[in-house]
Amino acid sequence: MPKVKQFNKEKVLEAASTIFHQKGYNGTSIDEILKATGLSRSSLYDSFQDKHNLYLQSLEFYKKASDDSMAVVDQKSLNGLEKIEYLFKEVVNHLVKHPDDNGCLMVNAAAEMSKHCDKTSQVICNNKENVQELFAGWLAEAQAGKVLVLSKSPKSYSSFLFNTLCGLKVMSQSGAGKNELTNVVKVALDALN
Amino acid sequence: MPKVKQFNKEKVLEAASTIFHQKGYNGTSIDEILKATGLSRSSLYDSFQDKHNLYLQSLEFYKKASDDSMAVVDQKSLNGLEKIEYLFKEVVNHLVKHPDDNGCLMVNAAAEMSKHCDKTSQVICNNKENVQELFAGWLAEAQAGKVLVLSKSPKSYSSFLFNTLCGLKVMSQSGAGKNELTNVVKVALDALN
DNA sequence: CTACGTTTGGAATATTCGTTCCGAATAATT
DNA sequence: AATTATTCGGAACGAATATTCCAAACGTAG
Repeated sequence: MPKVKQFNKEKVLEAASTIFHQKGYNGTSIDEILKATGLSRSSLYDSFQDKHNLYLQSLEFYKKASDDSMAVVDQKSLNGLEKIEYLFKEVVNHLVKHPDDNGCLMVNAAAEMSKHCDKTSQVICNNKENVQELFAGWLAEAQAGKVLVLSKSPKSYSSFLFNTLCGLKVMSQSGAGKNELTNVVKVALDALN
Repeated sequence: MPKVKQFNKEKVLEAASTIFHQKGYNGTSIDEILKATGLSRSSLYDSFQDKHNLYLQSLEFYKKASDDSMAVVDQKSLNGLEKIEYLFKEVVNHLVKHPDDNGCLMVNAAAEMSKHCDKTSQVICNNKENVQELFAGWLAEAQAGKVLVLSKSPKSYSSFLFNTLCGLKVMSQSGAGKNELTNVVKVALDALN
């Protein structure tokens, strides 16, 4: 039967999410996408419908990759508090190590698109809920293991931790260096008591 | 002598910063700017050079307005901690009351432009430093007045507070409602002890 | 009231944008 | 090898983009 596709959808979405990450939705042209992905114009429209749809799929790819890397942390043999510490350390390291990466695609999408595209805001919303649930689980685990005594509900703290995470991603775009980000994490995690 | 300008530069910058705030730099066309500001095409290029320059001036206008509103808080007869509480309450109220405002222009600019425009990142950086200094002052004031006993330096906490502030502005774009934002503020301010 | 210098509206430009389209290339099945 | 369904390269399209330009409108100063 037919000729088989000559590109790998995952690779394409990875490249697309990278360039959307760097330049935003409105800042990225189709030509740049073609160059970054190696796709031909027709293949892009055949397989991804249009730019907007590709953006959505790139966002979901990015979210999945982020979910996966959090799951790796989740499966480490650490207690809940250590998992939180580990994750934040990892985020800070990534932010300072990849300065050209332009922060976080999810945060950038929230800033650029959430008020103009329901589907985008849905992905962003989902991501927020997922991360917060993970945090809440880790907090409950830490509390159950007596490594942490919380004076408020895990849900309160998981909102707070997610807020801290979002803040870090903005601050890394605002001139904050590793020392300052590390310091913010320290103060924030000290609040868990 | 010559015909006098028929527009008010401040009003123009306010309108421009509003539309850049709503749609971003790349998402806003010249035609939309003309409609929003009431300017004619030639007046825009005569008085503001080009779109990019207008964006920069709009950013600075926005920063100045933000500075002014923080100065108002600063001049209230409140102690340092109360000023912090007041400001955060005000920010949360504004975010939930103006959902179409698209969060915060400074945060959105950081996400969209900081890696692509040195002048933009300079404004963002300045803003960060100014706000943190204000926070540090309030914290010192609170500490001097014995309303607060800090276990770390005011500078540490001012970074943390600024991080919390940035986080709020992203979370309000990610589906968080007033309850959740208020809760985040509560947890964050409880960390000052 | 005239004359000058500036502002201003809108036509014009060249470029870039996202998208469509079609014929040639392709590879799995018959 | 012939058939077939699909991919793919690139030309082509119209709409939208940022910017330039000029003649007309205009207010101020003499």
